[in-house]
Formats: sequence, structure tokens, C-alpha cells
Amino acid sequence: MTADYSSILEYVGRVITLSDQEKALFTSFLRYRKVRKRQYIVQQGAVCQHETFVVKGCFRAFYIDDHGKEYVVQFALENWWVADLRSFLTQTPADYYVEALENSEIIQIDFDSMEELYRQIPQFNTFFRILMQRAFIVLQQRIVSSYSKTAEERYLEFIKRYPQIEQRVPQYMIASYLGFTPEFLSRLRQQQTHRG
Amino acid sequence: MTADYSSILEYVGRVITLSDQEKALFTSFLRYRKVRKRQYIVQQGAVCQHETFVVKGCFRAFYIDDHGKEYVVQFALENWWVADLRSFLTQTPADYYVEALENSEIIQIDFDSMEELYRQIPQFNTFFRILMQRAFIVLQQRIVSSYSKTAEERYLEFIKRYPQIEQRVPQYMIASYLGFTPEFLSRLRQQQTHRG
DNA sequence: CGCGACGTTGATTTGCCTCAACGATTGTGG
DNA sequence: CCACAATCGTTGAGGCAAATCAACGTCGCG
Repeated sequence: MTADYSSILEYVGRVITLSDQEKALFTSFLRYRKVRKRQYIVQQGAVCQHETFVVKGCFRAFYIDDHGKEYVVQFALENWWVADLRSFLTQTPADYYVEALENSEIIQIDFDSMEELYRQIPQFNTFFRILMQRAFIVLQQRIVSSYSKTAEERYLEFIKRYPQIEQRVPQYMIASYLGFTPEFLSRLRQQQTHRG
Repeated sequence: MTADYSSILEYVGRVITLSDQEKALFTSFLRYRKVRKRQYIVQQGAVCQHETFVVKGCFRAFYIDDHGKEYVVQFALENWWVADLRSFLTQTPADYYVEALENSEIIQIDFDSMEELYRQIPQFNTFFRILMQRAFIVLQQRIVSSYSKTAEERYLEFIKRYPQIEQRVPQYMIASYLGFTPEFLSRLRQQQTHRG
């Protein structure tokens, strides 16, 4: 299999600057993988072993509650990161599943390599600090949204912000991500077409 | 005014190790302030100038929508950080207000000092990376909670997790933080006492 | 071709909201 | 030190957004 790290190097390079030597060291910690649709890369109850960078394809992280109901926590497309972060950082059993929604190609780094990476190239602290700050801001906005807006407003906001996702994942997962039922999303969409 | 930086140094020291010289440099970037109850340290529409560490007292960050309705985004008690992070990082107008709920004492660092701090003591990248990772995890759990649990469950979870907050802030702010109305919280509490 | 996954539609229910009125407490200025 | 206003919590009646449950259509895939 050809491990092409150009995408992640480009992505990292937009935030921090690495020498050729550092790039080589960085990629030596990485593992390139292909996973098939419906395959899980994290399982609820098992320790999340890797941080995952999506090169190609699509994933969802989701939670299953006591009643067996699914809640989509996050989608991850090209150039996004996905993991059960709490599980990864504390090396304890995961709360979420992470599942491939398409045949995908990913780049992974495990816990020990991550520690080593921070030690050998401290700039990655800066990189992930900035990444986490951005992710935090988005999550905060999502919470305010979920309390201050109607289901319809959140749906319109979503398809405007992530038009690519809408095309690629089943509607019931989008409904779950937005915090309502697939039936209700169906009705929203029907109203849309009758009006617009 | 006596600027006592021991609380923040202890807090930082739990995550990274600093030499005495670095501690001195760090505190030279900081500013100690007292603020009175009802005072705003961030205003919607104005650039958020500082990251704020709470030494003593209590704050809330909140959003006001087009209809004038308030949404509490975050509480901050002793040893917590608070800011409008997006506004601070991008130096653009804030979405949130941050208001003191008690007479408080805080430690602040402004944007330029923050940049300088990262440059002169790179370990602070590690510090804030870890801080943001933890905050991210908590926010993700809050989103799942808001979709998977009833108002009552979220309330019970909240008073169990943050018993100190319940004692110190008005109920209508807690209701807002949890995403429902003060009237509904009142009814929940009435049921509680009739049952327990 | 047949089955399972997904989306749609209808009827009914419910969790929580809105609006309004009313105590209780706190704080403040005369 | 009292009167008055403002703030906060409570309670009731009625309403609505979204959920639930169930049935049915359809498409893609083995």
C-alpha cells in the first residue's frame, strides 16, 4: 500500500513550519490505513488507541444510550480529525463508536507515538493547541444553537455550513447530529420544497 | 492592591513545571484585578481583550439573541478560565457577555502578552493544549447530554457535578445554562421535594 | 428477485414553553 | 429606618414544537 502523507503535511504546514527532517520524523510516527464502509475504528467500551486524520472518505462518532438510541456526536470528512478524545487521553474505555460511512483512507497516530511526538517536536503542542481552540469554539456555538434555535433553523444552518456532508450521509444521521428525529427532518424537507 | 499570583502558579504547576525565572517572567505578563458584582469584563460587540483566570468569585458568559433572550454559555468559579475565545483569538467583536456574579478577583493576560508568552515559554503551548482538550471533552459531553437526556436528568446531573454553583447563582441562570425556562426548573424542584 | 435499509406520511401524545399574576426577599434612597 | 422598587421564585392555564408509534413506498444490493 502506498502511504501518501502529503495531505497531512500540507494540513499541518498551514499552522506550523517544519524542517524536512522534522517532517520525516513526524511521518515516521504515523500509520496509513484503508478502512471499508461500516468498519469501526473506535468501539464503545474499548480504549481509543489512535487519533485519526481523514485523508479520504467519511466517518461519524456516535453514542448509544441505555435505551439503544444513537446520538451522532461528530462527522469527520477529508482533513478532519476524529477520535474519542477522553478515551484516548486517559487510555480508558471509550464512550463513542467511530464508524466509516464510506470506504476511506486514514492516517493514525497512537498514544505513545503522540507523547514522543510532543517531546521531539514541541511545535506540535502549538499545532494541537490551535486545533483544539478552534474545535472548542465550534462546540460552544453548537450548544448555543441547540438551545436558542428551532430544529428548522439548525437544519438550514447545517446544510449551509456543511453542504458536502448533506450529500454523503443518510438523513437519519444528520437528524441525530442536530438533535431531532428522522421523521421530523423528513417533514422539514417537505415544507422546504413546497415553499422554495 | 496586593497582586497574589500564588493561585495561578499553583494551578499552572499542576500541569507543567516552570523554573523560578520562568515563573517571574510569566507573572510579569499578568494583571491582577478586582471587579465588582454585575460588572462586565467582556461585552458583546466589543473585542475580548483578555483571557481571565478566576482567583475568587464567580462569572457567567452569556449570549443574547435577536429577541433579547439570554443563554448562559458557561459559568466560571475559582480556578476556572473564562473569555470569549473566538473573539480573543481572532481579535474581532465578541458574541458573548462575561459578567461578574459576585465581587471577584481575577488575573488577566492580553492578546499580545499571550503571544509573547508562547514565544518565550513554549511550555505554555502544552499547558493550554491540555486545558483546551479537557474543555473540549466536557463540551462534547454537554451536547450529548442535551440531546439524550430530559431536562430533569440534566438538572440532577448538574447539581451533582457542580454543587457549589447551585448555591451561588440564581436559578434562572442555571435553567438557562441547562437549556430550559426558570418556570420549568421551579416545577422540577417542587416535584423533587414532594418525592424525596 | 427478495430482503433490508432508508425515507415518507398520518394520527396521536407529550415535554416543555408562554403568558400572566402573585409572593417573598433584597437593596436603596429619602 | 421605613417605603418603594426591583429582582427572583412560584403557580396556574393554555399552547405548540417535536416525539412516538405505526404503516407504507422505494431503492440498492446480494
